[in-house]
Amino acid sequence: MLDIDLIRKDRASVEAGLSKRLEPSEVSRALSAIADLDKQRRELIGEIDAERARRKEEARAFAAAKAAGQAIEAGARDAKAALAELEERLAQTQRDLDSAMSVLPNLPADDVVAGGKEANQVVQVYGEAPVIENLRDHVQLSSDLGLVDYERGVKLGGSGFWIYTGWGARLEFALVNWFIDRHFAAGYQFMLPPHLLLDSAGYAAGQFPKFYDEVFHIAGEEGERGRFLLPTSETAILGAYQNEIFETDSLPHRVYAYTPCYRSEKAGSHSDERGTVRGHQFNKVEIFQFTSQEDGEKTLEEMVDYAEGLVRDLGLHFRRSLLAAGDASASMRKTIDIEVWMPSTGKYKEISSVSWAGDYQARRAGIRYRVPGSKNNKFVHTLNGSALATSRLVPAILEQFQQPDGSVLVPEVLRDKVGTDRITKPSKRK
RNA sequence: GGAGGCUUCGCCUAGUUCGGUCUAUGGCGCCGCACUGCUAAUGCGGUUUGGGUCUUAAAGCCCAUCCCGGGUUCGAAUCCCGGAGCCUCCGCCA
Repeated sequence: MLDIDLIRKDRASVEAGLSKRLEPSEVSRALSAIADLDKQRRELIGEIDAERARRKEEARAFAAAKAAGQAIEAGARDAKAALAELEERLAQTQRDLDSAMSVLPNLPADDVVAGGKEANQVVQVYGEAPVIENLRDHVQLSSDLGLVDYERGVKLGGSGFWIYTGWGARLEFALVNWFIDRHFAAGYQFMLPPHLLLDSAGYAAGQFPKFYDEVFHIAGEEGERGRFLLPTSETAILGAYQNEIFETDSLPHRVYAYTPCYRSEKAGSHSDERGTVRGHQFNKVEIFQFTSQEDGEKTLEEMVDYAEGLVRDLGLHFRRSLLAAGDASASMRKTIDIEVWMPSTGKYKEISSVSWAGDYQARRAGIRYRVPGSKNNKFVHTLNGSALATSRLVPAILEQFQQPDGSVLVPEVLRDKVGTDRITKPSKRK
């Protein structure tokens, strides 16, 4: 949610910013509709407040008269109906304003350019693409080495599900646990939230109504509140703090969470997204920060550097991209992707997306902080980043570290946790 | 699943019987000031949150806010209905 005050005071800059993401004519139309609704809303509030003040005064006079032992006529009933009518109009105006505001995306940061995927900029490339003999892709490697059982996964969950098996399961969880250790050491607070969230948390986090159809909903019993399976733990972290006020000295507040992510992914699959690259359930460790307004943007750099440190310590070749306005998610001011090299496709694939939302998410979720010396609490800035999505990291590790003999070297930092230095073909055994 | 108790300003708490200057008592914490050589102690004052209005800004003023949503009433923390959460007891259970 954007700041309505900014639209009032500096509509031109809002219009310019939003035009990086939307049709300029559409932006201008939406903003004038909002300006009208906002004006209407404030007029109604003025009228309602005045009427309430009048009635309060009347009730006081009544009480005073009664105390003095005088009888007094009861107030007019039609005044009450008139107030109710004004209140109904305000409620409607407020709903219209909210829905008009909630479809507006965030203002892209100054250095974020207009355009879609094609306008993304590669900022930096790290390491060299390894030269690989006997190149196999990750789907073949994981079948050969018995790391992922796609067929049995489909038997259990249907298309889009898989089972990690053997060394594959070890590798997957070694990664998750290694991240958990690293984030803890880096001062993030560990959170294991519920996977099933109330719809209200989805709205608070700003992911509904937009992504309502892209998550799995749980049909409850009659009269029960709706729930859904979380599509990312970002939803849970943000929702957990809705309507809270941070004390000044508790910022920045760093949190991380591990959960599987459940997504309906109704769109068709891509040829370069085979195997575990895109599915209905994948593991991700998410890092998140709540900061003051001053610290927001620089914290983005800090988090990207931090996430990259993880990929570098794994020994992978990757690059950093600054996303164009149209390719970043709508609630973000700026998003930086870390993309890992996939030898089989010759492309880089996103394994982490680190974003700075400014106060856009906080405004929706009602998350503020106290400002010393001021009575006005401000909205925090929120930042989130995957650190990292393991279902894409495992394929990258398999492909980049495969050996000519078909085995895969385990990244050094994971060897203790996986329990081997090298993953080889399992001996025949059912 | 059944029965009962409870939810008030950061925390604890008074107020709910019998509706009326109740945003609401007192304590703790916190902030400011005074006093003291420093600390401590003491005294005085301030301290829910959101919206509107006004202002360069601050202050002020107005409205809402006693778990949430409705209702009754001139008037609701207080009465009625619905919901959520917490606690206790009973039952059931991978």
